[in-house]
Amino acid sequence: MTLQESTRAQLRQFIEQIERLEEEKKAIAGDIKDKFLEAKCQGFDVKAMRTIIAMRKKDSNQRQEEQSILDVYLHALGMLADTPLVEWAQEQEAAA
Amino acid sequence: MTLQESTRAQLRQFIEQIERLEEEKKAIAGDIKDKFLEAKCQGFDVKAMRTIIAMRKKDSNQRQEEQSILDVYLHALGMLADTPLVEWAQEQEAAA
Amino acid sequence: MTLQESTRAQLRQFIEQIERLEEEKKAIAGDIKDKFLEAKCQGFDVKAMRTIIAMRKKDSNQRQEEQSILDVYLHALGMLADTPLVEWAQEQEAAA
Amino acid sequence: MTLQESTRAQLRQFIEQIERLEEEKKAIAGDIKDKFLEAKCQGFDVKAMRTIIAMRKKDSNQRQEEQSILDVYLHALGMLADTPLVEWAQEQEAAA
DNA sequence: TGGCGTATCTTCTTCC
DNA sequence: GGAAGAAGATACGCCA
Repeated sequence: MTLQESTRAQLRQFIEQIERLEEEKKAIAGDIKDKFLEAKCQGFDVKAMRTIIAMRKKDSNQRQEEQSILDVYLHALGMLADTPLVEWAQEQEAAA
Repeated sequence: MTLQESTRAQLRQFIEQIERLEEEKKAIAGDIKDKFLEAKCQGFDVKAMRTIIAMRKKDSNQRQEEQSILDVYLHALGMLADTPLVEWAQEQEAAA
Repeated sequence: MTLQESTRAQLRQFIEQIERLEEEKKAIAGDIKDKFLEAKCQGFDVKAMRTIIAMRKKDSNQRQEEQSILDVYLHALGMLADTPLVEWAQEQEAAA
Repeated sequence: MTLQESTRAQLRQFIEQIERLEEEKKAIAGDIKDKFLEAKCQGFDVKAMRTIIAMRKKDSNQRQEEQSILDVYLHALGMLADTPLVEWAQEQEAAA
């Protein structure tokens, strides 16, 4: 099995584009590292900073997540309007 | 490079034990799948069930997690008692 | 009413059974982890062990097929030239 | 007071800069994903592409070393008998 | 109902 | 060694 020349070129191009993007990503990861180092050198606690960032990320994710959960319930309620799962879901919502 | 016969036997034994455990794990995964299927066949919404289970898991994990976060803050406050991070952390806690 | 109550009980039972199975699964995963650790402590290379297990698991025909695709791509990129991998790749292709 | 305020601002700035960099990183990760998808849609095998990229990235010396360890284990388990993999493994060992 | 795309869950790796 | 991210496997839902 052999690839057409044009296909080979295309493959090579994909590979190289992806490798470039990965380099960019790596460079940014380096920038982040540098930022933490810089902060550390000015007396900030890196571990605490990471915790703060994680919490802020979680807060913003949580809104989406809660919405998703709600969607699931709404869906379940819609699909099962005449089944007993409704009861239980409503209980859960009430408890939450 | 060659391994001693006894070492080869030992390696083989480890591999086989692990493979057995993985089979057991897979069997249990199958049981779980069957349970979901059974529930589905009785009219329950599988996705909603998964969400509920995830929430219950999270609830129990969250207690530990919250404790961990608190520990980090306490640690950070202790380590940084004379730095301004304290202020901000306290702000964050107040907001939460 | 009675139907609803019994169905709620049923749902609860499903959930609890599944949670129990997941705990078992998790316990076995822990056993596997312990086995690897034990092997590691006796000087075995865990990564190589994982590779062996994966290879044993994988269907050999599929492995060859994946290798064949890879060979074509490597060839297209000129990565096979002048390396010993060439020999083996050609053997594989011939066998396929 | 003024010092504390300025330091708080500094901390906030660090956090926001880092969060911004993390968003950029995430965006690039998305671009990479898109590239793979694009390649896939044009008929390329994504898994093989990943393998090629990993191979190009990996230091070739290290690759040989890992292969040597693996060969020893495979040999110990008798998995090399009567297969063409034997040839290549022996070549590798000789070269190492 | 059976492939196909999506999504979730798990596993593996990397970094700190 | 533990957490974060990437990769792979698996399962669900849709559409034909």
